[in-house]
Formats: sequence, C-alpha cells, structure tokens
Amino acid sequence: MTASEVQRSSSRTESAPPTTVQGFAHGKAPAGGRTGAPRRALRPSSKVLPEHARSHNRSLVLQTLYHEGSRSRADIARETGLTRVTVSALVAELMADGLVVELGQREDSRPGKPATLLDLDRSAFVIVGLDLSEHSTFSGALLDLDGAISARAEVELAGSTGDEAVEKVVALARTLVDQAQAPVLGIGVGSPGVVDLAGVVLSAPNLGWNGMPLQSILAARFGVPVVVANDANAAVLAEHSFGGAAGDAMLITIGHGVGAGLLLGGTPLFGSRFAAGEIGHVVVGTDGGAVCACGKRGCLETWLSIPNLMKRLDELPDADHDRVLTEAGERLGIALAPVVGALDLSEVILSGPTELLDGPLAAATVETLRARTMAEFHGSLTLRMTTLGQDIVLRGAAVMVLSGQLGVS
Amino acid sequence: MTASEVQRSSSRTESAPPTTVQGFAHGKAPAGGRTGAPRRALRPSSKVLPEHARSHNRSLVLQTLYHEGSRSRADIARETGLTRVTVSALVAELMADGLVVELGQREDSRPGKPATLLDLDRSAFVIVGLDLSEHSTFSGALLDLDGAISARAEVELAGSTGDEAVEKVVALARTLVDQAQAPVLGIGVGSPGVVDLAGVVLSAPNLGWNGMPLQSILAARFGVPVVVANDANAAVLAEHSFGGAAGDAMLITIGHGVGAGLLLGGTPLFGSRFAAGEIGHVVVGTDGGAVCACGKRGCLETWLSIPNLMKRLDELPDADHDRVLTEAGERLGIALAPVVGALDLSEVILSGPTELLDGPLAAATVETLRARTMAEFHGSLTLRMTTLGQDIVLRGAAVMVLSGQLGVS
DNA sequence: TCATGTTTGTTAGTAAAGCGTACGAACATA
DNA sequence: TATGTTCGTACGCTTTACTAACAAACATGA
Repeated sequence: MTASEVQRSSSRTESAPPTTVQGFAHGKAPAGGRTGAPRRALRPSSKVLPEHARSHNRSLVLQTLYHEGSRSRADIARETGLTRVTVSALVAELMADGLVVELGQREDSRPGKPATLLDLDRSAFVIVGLDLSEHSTFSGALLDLDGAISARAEVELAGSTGDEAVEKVVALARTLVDQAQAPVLGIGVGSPGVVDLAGVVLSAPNLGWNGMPLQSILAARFGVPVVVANDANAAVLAEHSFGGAAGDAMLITIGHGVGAGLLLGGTPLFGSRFAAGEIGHVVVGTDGGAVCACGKRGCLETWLSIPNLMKRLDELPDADHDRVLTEAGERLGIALAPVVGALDLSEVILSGPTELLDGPLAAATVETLRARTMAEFHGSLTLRMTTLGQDIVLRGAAVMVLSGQLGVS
Repeated sequence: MTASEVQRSSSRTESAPPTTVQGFAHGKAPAGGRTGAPRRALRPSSKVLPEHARSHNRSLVLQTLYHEGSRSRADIARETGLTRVTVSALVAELMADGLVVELGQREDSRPGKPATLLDLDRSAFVIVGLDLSEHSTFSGALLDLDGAISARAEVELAGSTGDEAVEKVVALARTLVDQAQAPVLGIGVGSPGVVDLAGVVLSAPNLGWNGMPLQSILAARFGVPVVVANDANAAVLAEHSFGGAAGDAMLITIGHGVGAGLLLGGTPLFGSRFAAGEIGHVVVGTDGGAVCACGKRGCLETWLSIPNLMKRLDELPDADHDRVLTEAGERLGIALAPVVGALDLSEVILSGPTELLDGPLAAATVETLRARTMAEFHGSLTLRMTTLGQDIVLRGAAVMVLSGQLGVS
C-alpha cells in the first residue's frame, strides 16, 4: 500500500462525529459517501444508525490505545466499558486496517492466561502538516501519529499571492508526500485568515485569498483527506494535545499580526462567521493610541504586533525597553480581561518570539488580568508561553488530521 | 396519572445527550439507571450502545413535531431521513408515553390514502419554572410545552438566606405543583450565582448559598426531574428558543448586578469553573472609575447596575440623564468589544428595565461595539432588547426542562 | 363505471451491533 | 496434582433500523 492509494478524503474540522478510516484495507465498499458538505448542525437533525455507534466505539478503542499505550484487549474492555467480545471484534477490524498491531505477550508474571499486548502502529501512517502563517515562508513537516516530526520542508513565498501562492502550497505538500515512507493519513493545514468549516479560506489579505477553496484543491490533487483551519485554532489544538493545556484555553499568537485560538470544553470555537479569535483589531483602553492600518486608533495590534513592538524598541534606549514591554503586556491584559471573565478561562497561552514575550510583557499581562477580573474565582488563572515553540501550528495541523481521521486527540 | 407519579429525576443541564422520558407509562422497567452524576465529558470516554441511538431518534421525531406542528408519520419520515417503519414504531412509543396524539385525518384532497396527522400533546404535561434572580422576590410559573404561562406564583424573600431561602423555594414550587392540571414534566430553576452542572449552587452571596445542592433537594422533595442553572444562562436559552436568537448569542442581564449568558453554536457555555458570564466585576477602561463593593475600581457594575445607575440619575438634573446613560452604554460597549471580537458574536441581547436600557444606553453600546471591533467582518452585528420581558428566566427554566426531558429546544 | 396510479401505514424478514454465557488455553499457587 | 484466575473466542440472544411487499383509501382518466 503506497501513500497515494489512501482513499476517502474528508473535510471535517470538528472532532465531534469522527470520520474514521473504516474500510481501509477492509474489502468493504465505501458504502455510499457521507453527507458531502460539512454543515453547522445547529439542530441535530440527523438520524443515528447503529453503524454510527460502531464507528464511535471504534474510535474509543483507538483513543484508549493512543493515550494509554500498550494494552491488552481485556484492559481496553475494562477501561471503555465495552465487553471483551466487542473489543476483540473492533481490534480485529483495526488490525485489518493496519492501525493496530500485536506486540506479543505481557511479561510480568500474574495468574491466568498471559495477555497479548496491543498498540497503535505508530509508524503505520504519516501526517503532512503545513504552516502558512509565517510572513515570507510556507513551512511543512512529516509527522508520525504521536506528533513527532520526521522530516521538514519549506518554500519561500517570495511575494506570491492568489493562485500562485496556492501552487506553492501544493509544491510544498508534494515534496513532503513524496518523502513519506508510509501511507499518508491526511494533510493538515494551518492558514492565516478566516477559514470556514469546509476548508475554504474566506479571507487572508496577506495571501490575497478570498473564498479560496484550499481544502478541495488539495484533496483533488493528492487524493487524501485534507483539513484546513485557521492557524491559531490549529495551535490551540496542539497545545491541548501535546502541551498539556486544559479543555478550556485561549492561545494568543503574536507575530506579524495578533490572533487567538479558543478551546472551550475541549472543542475549538469557530464563531458565527468563522472569525472567532480575530482580536487583532479590537480597540484597547480608553486613552487613544497609535493609528492602525485598519484605520482605527488603539487596536491591539498597534500595541502588540512584533513589527510595531520592534519599531518602538528600536526608537528607544535600552533602559526604556522594559517599560515598553510592560505597557504592551498591560494592554493585552486589558483586552483579555473581559474575555477571560466572560468565558471563565483558566488558562491563557502565548505563542510568539520568546525573547520579547516571556518577560516583562507576560508578567504585566497576568498581573493586569488578575487585577481586572475576579481574582477570587480565577484563583488558578495561569498564563504561560507555549511549550511547543515554532512547530505549534504544524503539530496542530497534525492533531486536526488525527482527530478527523481516527477520532483521537 | 397524577403529577406526583412522574418518575425519573434527572440533573442534566446540557442538551447534548438527551435524557428522555422513555419508559413513562411504558411498562418497561427503568432498565438500570444511567451514569448518575453528570460529568464534563472532556474525552468522550463513554461507549455508545444501539439503545442510545434509539433515544436520539426518538428525540428527533419529538423535535420535528415540536417545531413543525402537526405532521403525518410519512411527513416525519421524509424530514428526518428515517423510514416510515421506524417512525411508526417511535410514534407508537411516544403515544404510549402520552406525549403524542393523533389529530385525525388531513383535510386537503390529494391522491393516495389520507394521512393521519400527529402532534405533540401540548397539554399533556406542565413545566414548573422558578426565577430566583430578583432581589426581594422568588417568582414562579406553570408553563405548557410551548412555554406559555398558565399560572403564576411568588413568594417574598423577606431577607431570608441559607436554608430558610431554600424553604421558600420549596414552598413556591409546592404551590405551583399543587396547581398543576397535568403531570409535571419537571422543575426548572434559574438561580443567581455560580451553579455547577449537577445543579449545586456553588456561590450565591445574596442568598447566602455556598455549595447548596438545590437540585437534589428539590428532586428529593418532589420526585420529578429538576434542572438548576444560572439565571443568565437560562435567559439566553429562552431567547434562543422563543426570542429568535441565533445559535451564537450573548445575553446581558442588567439588574441588581450585571451578568451574562453565552450561547455558542447553540450550546450554553458554562466555563471551567461554571462561572462563565460573570462579567459584573470586570474592570472597564483605563481611566479609573468608582470604587466597587468588591474593592476594585471601575468594575462594569459600578457603571451599569441599576442601583448605581439610579443613584447617579437621581443626583443629576434631567438634562444630564442622557449623558449618564450614554456613558454607561459606552462602558458596556468597551467591555463587550473584546468578547464580541474574540467569539465572533453576531447577536447581543440586553435584559433589564427597558426604560433605562432601551434608548441612549443601547445606542451608545452598539455604536461603541462597532467602533471598537472589525466592523467589516461584524457587519451584521445586532444589539437589541429581549422580546421576552420579565418572564425570560421563567421561560428559560422551561427550556432547560424541555431540553433535558424531551430533547427538544 | 372501472382501471390505474399515488400515498399511507403496517407486516414480515434481514443485517448490524452490542450483550451475556460458556469454553478452552495458559498461567500461578496451594 | 488440584484449584483458581485471567485471557481471548465461539455461540446465541436482543435491539435497532433497514428493505420489500401489501392492503387501504384516495384522485384521475378512459
């Protein structure tokens, strides 16, 4: 089985109804495609068939193995509440699909028949992750099912926009797919701008994309599942899966612009126009501020974006740098306080250049947040830098594929 | 069947996994109670059985009848995607439970066998709704399945706190339950303060409640399903079901204090400590403000709570009243702008005294919001007063019961 | 008037998915 | 060696929704 033989593209971004890789090498016909376009299911107006329960339980077994590591069938049965019989059947299916392998018998000496340990075959598939959020470079990587990076590639944007930029994305993906030593589970893309649930980039000014159907373009070219989402949304998913963030968290990306990804109850928030997290042009404070490119005065970006921050630091002597950073942090705190209060967030995470953010700026932000919200209730409000560094969007893109294809996260 | 014979209490607040009234007059044994305490299912670590699909589809039929009115079995089959056979079976079950009735044959003249129309028996059950959010009064009502109020009752708080206040709640509920002309589907309660998913009032300073298990107290006393939630959360649900609010909305309650209820993707947000929407003590602006009871300076409540607003209006001549109201509205807009931007909200609703809110205050709020967020993206941001008046919490409490017991909303 | 077509709701049989019971295999311990 | 424990599987049962087929009741056209 080569990478290009992998079938069944999917455009789901949510993790709710797990579209599994069921029927991978499994003989069965694809069984009449699902409802094509992903809709926002406001009313749950979809019937539920027994087969849906099956794929849910399939993901449940997969998830147990993914998180807990090597377990026996009986272990999984105990942990999931399913019977050993059912687990055996599901495991047989997963083994036929090449997702699960037997590791051999458990070593320790206990009474009873020794257990046969199982695990996810973590090298069975690779994931292609793409990060389009940097200013002049598209970067990508091959990741295994644990999110570890095994190969990298990048392409210079060189001022490309529109279809030209799309071709750069395709070329980058092609490079990585060709390097893959195992079937490609899917391609995950973190893009700047506003991205809808179908993976259409509704608006990305820097790339000149307006209604660019990136998901379907990539899916058509590569014939594998593709997920496209906003970069900050991808990042907060990575922080949740790999960085230990709780189910309620907000991740602030500070770079050329300022954005945010929100995770509420373990589910990413997209917003009514898919523009959730677009806080860069919210006005902060009641005392003016610099004029922003958007025309308003005192936008969060004027205080906090890296170009603006660098410019102000360059203009001032070193002695004043801490003051500038502290003021930027205070502004961030002022902007976030109502959000943290309204959403009852317990965790705020910063992503961006550590040398600028992780110091007076972060300290001022957390202090401002505590002073402006109900410290009594938010006693354990934490603010920290991401632990995932530069690869956060790449790994978030991988999480989206894992979540969409295997139902694990 | 009298009201007190209704069984199966439930403490679910979410609408996600609908706990139905299955097995109402249906002979079958309760079939081994569900998982007792509602947990936040961060990981969906629960197996799915075919029977769960059954109750989902049951709610789907119920929901179709609830919203669309009288339909035939064949109509329901077409709208839900289920087969006529399955719909017939589900309808038979619902009729045995007394929830659905046949209305007779359809009148219009079409080819084919005339259809038998069905509808929810909207007088089969009543709902008890309680509103504990007013300052000196607990009010309650009997509501039918459409949310219409058929009887009212209230009890003076008279300074009661703690267990004494709980007894007032019980007495009020008793009055209403005794008046019920049909079985009570459940009791819904909108309480001030922080309420967890099990209906425990973690903190309601005005009532002296700290960890008060109101849900279980009422469930034990009345033997019917009881749902307790925060008043603003109840209110936003009412606005969604009866007031035409979209699936993403924020409702601000302005009264003795200031609070908010958030609906995101049709689901209420509770927050990591169940304190979502507690925005009354978020500091607004960067220019000081009055000292608040909480000790901070410039809390939203100091600008906007009705007592503070009245005090300021009383101190000033009529000519200055518009200025005071406009300033209050601006402050609300300043506080909400980051929330609206971060959540990509399309609808903000105000609840409180119309004579104060619906004028310069609301106008200033919406103008401030538009000026401080990305008006380009938030082109259709609307701000309006609730259309449900004083009964919004009562009707929201009814929605919680409907949602929890029937899976409709 | 009568045959034909349409729509409704029900009956009968089938496939999928889970459960419970029971069994052999393989181990530890008395 | 006998007993108990644990694992994984085989068998049969229940639940669920589906497909196919049918009678009932209507409209329409020859």
